[in-house]
Amino acid sequence: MLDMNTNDQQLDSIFQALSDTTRRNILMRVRNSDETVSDLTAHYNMSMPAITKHLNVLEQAGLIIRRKEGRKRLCRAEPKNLTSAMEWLEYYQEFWNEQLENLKQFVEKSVDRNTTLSPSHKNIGKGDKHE
Amino acid sequence: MLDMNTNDQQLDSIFQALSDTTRRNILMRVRNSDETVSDLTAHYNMSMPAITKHLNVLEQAGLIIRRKEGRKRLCRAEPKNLTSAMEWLEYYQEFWNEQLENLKQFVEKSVDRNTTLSPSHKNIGKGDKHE
DNA sequence: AAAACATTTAACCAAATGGTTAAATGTTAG
DNA sequence: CTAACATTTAACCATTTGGTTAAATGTTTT
Repeated sequence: MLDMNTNDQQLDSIFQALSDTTRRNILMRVRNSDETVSDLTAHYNMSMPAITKHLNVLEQAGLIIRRKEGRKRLCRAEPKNLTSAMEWLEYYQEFWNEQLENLKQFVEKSVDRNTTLSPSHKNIGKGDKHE
Repeated sequence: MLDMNTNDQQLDSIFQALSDTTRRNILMRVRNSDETVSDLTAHYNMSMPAITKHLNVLEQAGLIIRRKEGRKRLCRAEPKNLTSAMEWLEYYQEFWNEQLENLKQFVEKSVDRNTTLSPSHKNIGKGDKHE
C-alpha cells in the first residue's frame, strides 16, 4: 500500500520544517548572510535554546548547513534540498494547469460550435469551479 | 519582531498539511477524481477515522473541498491555496538563482580578464544587480 | 588560570499529532 | 419501520513539538 521510501521521509521533514513561521523567517534571514545563533536569537521573542532547536530542525531537513568558527556557529541557507519540495508541488500542480487547459479548450470548442453564446464565459480562465 | 499575520498562519497550515506522506498521497489521489472516505480508506493501512482526520487537516488548510452527496461525502483537490506555498518557495529560491547568477557573472568576468576577450560578454545575466 | 562569551544539553512541561476502538449520527434501501 | 451503509464523534493513548530554565561544554580574552 504505502511505501514510506526515503523520498517520502525527506519531503515529510522538509515540509515539516517549513510549517513554522519562525523557521521560515530564519530561512529568509540566512539566505544572504551567515548568521550566528546569537544574531538570530536577537530577532525573535524566544530563548536561545529554542532557536537552537529550530536550527536543528532546519539542518535535519537539509535546508541549512552550519559551520563552526571559533566559539561561534554560523549557519546559512542550503536551498538545494528545497527543490524536492518545489518539484513535488510542481508535479502536483501540473494537473491543475491541465484541467484549466482542458476547460479552456472545451469552452473554446463550445464557442466555436455556437458563436452566439452569451458572454458568460469570459471569466472562465481563472476559474473557481469546473463541472 | 515577528508578526504572526494571517498569511503566516495560512502557510503554517498548508506546509503542515503537506508534511505527511499519507496526506500528500491523498492529495495526488483526489486531483482528478472526487473520492469518498471509504474509497480513500481502502488504499491505506489505517482506520476510517484516521482518514477523516487527515481530510480535516487538508480541508482546514484549504487544499481540498468537500461536498455531501447523500450519505457519501466526496472530496476533491482545491489547488488554489497551494499557490501560496509555491509563491513562498519561489520567492525564497529567487535568491539562490541570484547567487548562481552572480557567481556566473563573476566567473565570466574572471575569464574576461584572463583571456582579454572582446567586451561582448557584458550583459550575460538578466539582472544588473547591485554594484 | 580565571573570567567572559557562544552555544548546547538536560530536564521538564503543555499542547498538538497521528493513530486506535467503540458509539453516535445521518441517509438510503427493503 | 428497520436494517444496512457511510461517515463522524468521543474517548483514549503514545509520541512529537515548541517552548522554558538551569547546568554543562567549548572557546577566547585578559
